[in-house]
Amino acid sequence: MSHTEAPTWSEHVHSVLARAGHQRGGARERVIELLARQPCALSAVEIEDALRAEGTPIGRASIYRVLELLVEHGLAERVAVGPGQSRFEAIDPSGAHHHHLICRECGRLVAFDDPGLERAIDNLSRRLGVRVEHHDVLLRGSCEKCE
Amino acid sequence: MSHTEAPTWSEHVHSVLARAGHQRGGARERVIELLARQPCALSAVEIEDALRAEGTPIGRASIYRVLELLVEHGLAERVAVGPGQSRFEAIDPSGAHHHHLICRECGRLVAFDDPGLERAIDNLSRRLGVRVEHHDVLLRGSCEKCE
DNA sequence: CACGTATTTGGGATTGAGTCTCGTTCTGTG
DNA sequence: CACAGAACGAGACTCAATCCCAAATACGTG
Repeated sequence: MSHTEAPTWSEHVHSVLARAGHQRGGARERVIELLARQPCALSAVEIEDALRAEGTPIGRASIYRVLELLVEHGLAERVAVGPGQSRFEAIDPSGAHHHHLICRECGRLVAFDDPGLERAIDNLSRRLGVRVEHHDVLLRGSCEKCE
Repeated sequence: MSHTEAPTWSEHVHSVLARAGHQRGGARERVIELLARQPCALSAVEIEDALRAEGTPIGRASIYRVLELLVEHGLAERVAVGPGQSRFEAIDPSGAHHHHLICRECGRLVAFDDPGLERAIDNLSRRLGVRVEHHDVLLRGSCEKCE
C-alpha cells in the first residue's frame, strides 16, 4: 500500500473475486459499482430499480447472485431490517464497520459506530467461549429528527 | 434460564391483553400456550405446524394476528434470522432479556445474555441522543459444539 | 484472430412467507 | 338469551427470493 490512494472498495472487491477465480461480467460490475456509490444499505429491489433507471437493467437472478457472492466473501453485509426484505451494504476493507438504528417514525436507517459496543461484544464472545465471525446490532427507536 | 416463579408468562400475557380490552379466543390461547412452552424462538410456520400436529390446527391469519399483537404489547420479540423468515419468542415479564448466536455450522440458535452488552447499548443511545425502544443483537459464528 | 470451454447472464416460472378479505363463529354483557 | 363487537379461518393474493435453462460472454489456447 503506497501513500497514493487507499484501495477503494470496488478495487478491493475485484481483487478478492479475481483471487477466488472469478471472471468479470457486466452484471456483476454494475452491481458492485452501484453498491460502491451508496451511503447506506440498499435492498435487492432498490438495486434492480436503480440499475434500470440508469439505463442498464440487470436480471434479478444476477443481482441476487452477486449479492450472495459478496456476502460469502465478506465484502458486503446483509442487514435484516424486518420481515420480507434484506438490505445490502458494502463492507469497508479497513475493517471499520457500523451498525444501524431504524426509526420507528420515519423508517429511516441511520448508521453509527461505537467502540464501547465493539468492546462489549468482544468480551462477550470471549466469555462465551465461541468464535464470533460476525455480529449485527439493530436498534429500534426514534431518530433525532423524529424525537 | 429462570425457574417457574409466581407469575408465568402466559398469565402475564393474559392480564396485559385483558387490560388492553381484548376478549379471549381459542386460537390466541393456543398460540400463547405453545409459545410459553418453548425454550427458544419459533417461526410462524413452525407454530402452524406444531399446532396442527397437536390436533388443534389454527388458521394462518390468526397466528400472524396473535404474533403481531404480542409484539405490539412488548410480550414477544421478533428475531429476524435471515431473509424470508422471522422467529418469535416470549419476552420474560421480569424485563430480563437475551440475545442470540446463530451457529454457522449447525444452524442452531443459542441464547445468551450479557450485562456488559446492555450497558454498552445504554451508553451508546445516550451518546447518540436517541431514544432506543428496542435492540437486537445477533452474533454469527460457531457454537461450542461445532468449534 | 478464431476456437472451444467454462463462467456469467437474464427471462420467466416457481416457491414460500406474510397479508388481506370477508363471511362465520364466539365472548362477554345487559 | 339476545345482541354487538371481537376473534377466527379459508383461501386469494402480494412480493421478495430462488430456480431453471438456454443464450451470451469472458478468456486461455492454438
